Parts: sequence; C-alpha cells; structure tokens
Amino acid sequence: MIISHNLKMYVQKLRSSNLRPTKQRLKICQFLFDRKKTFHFTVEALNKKINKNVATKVSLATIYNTVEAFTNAGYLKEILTSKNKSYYDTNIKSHHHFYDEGSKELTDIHYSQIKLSRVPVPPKGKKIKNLEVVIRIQK
Amino acid sequence: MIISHNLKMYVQKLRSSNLRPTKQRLKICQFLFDRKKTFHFTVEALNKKINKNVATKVSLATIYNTVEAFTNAGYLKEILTSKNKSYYDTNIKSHHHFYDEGSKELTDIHYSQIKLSRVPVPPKGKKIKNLEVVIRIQK
DNA sequence: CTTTATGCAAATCTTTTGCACCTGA
DNA sequence: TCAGGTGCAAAAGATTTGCATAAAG
Repeated sequence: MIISHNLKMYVQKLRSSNLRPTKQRLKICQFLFDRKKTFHFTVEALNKKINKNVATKVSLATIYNTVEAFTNAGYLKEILTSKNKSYYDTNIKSHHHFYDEGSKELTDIHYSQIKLSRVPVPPKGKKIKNLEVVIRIQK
Repeated sequence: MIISHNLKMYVQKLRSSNLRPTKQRLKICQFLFDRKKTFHFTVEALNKKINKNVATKVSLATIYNTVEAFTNAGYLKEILTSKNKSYYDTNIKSHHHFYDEGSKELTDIHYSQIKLSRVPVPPKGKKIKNLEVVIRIQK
C-alpha cells in the first residue's frame, strides 16, 4: 500500500463527516482523490482498480457502502445516465456531461460552457438541490 | 380487449417503422398512446398495468423487447435518472424533468420553461442527439 | 413457406441485506 | 468495551438470452 502524504488530510476529512477513518475508506480516498484530475467511474470499475494486485482485497459490499457514504458526505456526485448503471464523479463542482451512447462514455462539460437564462420555480415545499444537463451525442 | 378506433393508425405507425403489428405491440400501443396526456413509466409498472385483469398476458420479455423497439423507433424516450431503473416517457418532444429524490417521482418541465443561452460544441465527429436537463429537488 | 415475434425459464448483472467477526475510539 | 464497519455469501431486483412454439407476410 502506497503511503500518501495526504493520509492525515483524509483522516480529518472523514472525521469531519462522522465517518471513521478505516483502512478501507482511506485506501479508497487515496485512490479517488490522490490525483490531479477528477474522473468518472462505476462501482464495478472502482472495485477492479482497488483490488488489482493487492494482497488484502476490499470487499465489494464495502466499496458500495463507501461510495454511498462518500456521496452522502458530498465527496462524490452521482451522475445521471440512462440504463442501469450508476456512475459517480469525483468532480463535485457544478458541471455537465456529454454522454456518448455508442461508447457509453461520459465527458465533462465545464460549468461555464452552458448558460441557463431561464430556470423554472420548483414545486411548493421543495427546493432545488442541483441541476444537471446531459447532452447525448452520437456519430 | 378494448378495440380502439386508432388501431389502424397504430398498424400504419408500426409498419412505417418496420415493426410487425402484432397483437401484443398493438395492445401496448393502445395502452401507451390512447390517452390525452403523456406520461412516464417503468417497464415493471407497464407490465403490471398491461397484464392487470386480462385473460392472455403479454410476457415480460415481450414488454422489454417492445419498449426497446418503440424507443429505437422514436415512439418513446428514455429518461435519465440516478439508480438502476429505466424510466420511459411517452412525451418525445424536447422537455426536461424535476426529479424528486424523496419520492423518486418525475415531473415534466415544459421545454419553454428552461432557456439555454449557451450550449457547447460537441466533440469532433459527433453530433448532439438531444439535451436534457434534470433538476433534482428535495424538501 | 420464411421470417420475425412471443413466451417461458434460466442466466446474468448490479445492488442490497443479514449476520458473524473485527476494529477504531 | 462497544458502536460502527467489514467481509462474505445469499437474496433481491432489473434486464437479457436461448430456444421451442406461434403468428405474420
């Protein structure tokens, strides 16, 4: 296991969200956040990457639990797509996506690339949590 | 089975998409399109409704096949949501949705309610198929 | 008669759950 | 110690697939 100099930071981060900094969670934090660029992933893909060539594997259930916990804590954002697979994004800033139906790949669209000049009022008693634009593209 | 005066219309519609007008497809057409308002559904819900109190049931596999065929033919639109369930919409016109995370319900937003003043250029070799805005709401 | 669709059950895939064991505070 | 987390395997839920039968053209 690679020891990240960011480990302490992740411990704090987890603590501040009332999540115990367990080995598994820290490992997943490092994998997700020790990088220059944000990225998209599915749980299946994350599981494969995390458990590739390691002695002690993190169980799939724990990966599911952790991704959900991180999403609730605001470390990850779930991306809307069609079809039955959940995509997550380590970029939690407001932004949008191209979704290529052929390759099923997602590409970020920077927030400033889309401008909404008119947004509807939410139904009574509800407030807007977020707004996502997905542009489906094809050849 | 209720005989719709729109039956002939559906036969034509199916033929024009190279889909054989089978009993099952016509039944589903009637259920989906013989109404004043468009609506959203999941395959599971459609299956229940179609097969409620009928002598000869349409099999679930056929319902899946038909929904896919109708989507490819442009009679239905798949809606983007989180989580592993596909929603379809009989409203194929460009429009958007509120998605209530609590109740998991979708509400239409008329396309004129949202105005985009800036839309990005799609990647090379690709073109925009459609653009959807999903506004997540919560209490 | 030939092609395409249907029905059923089994298979697959993703996600959730129950529960015994472990671990961080 | 003890509440919360993990691992495993089983269960659940959604969708797909294979194949024999039936219906459409």
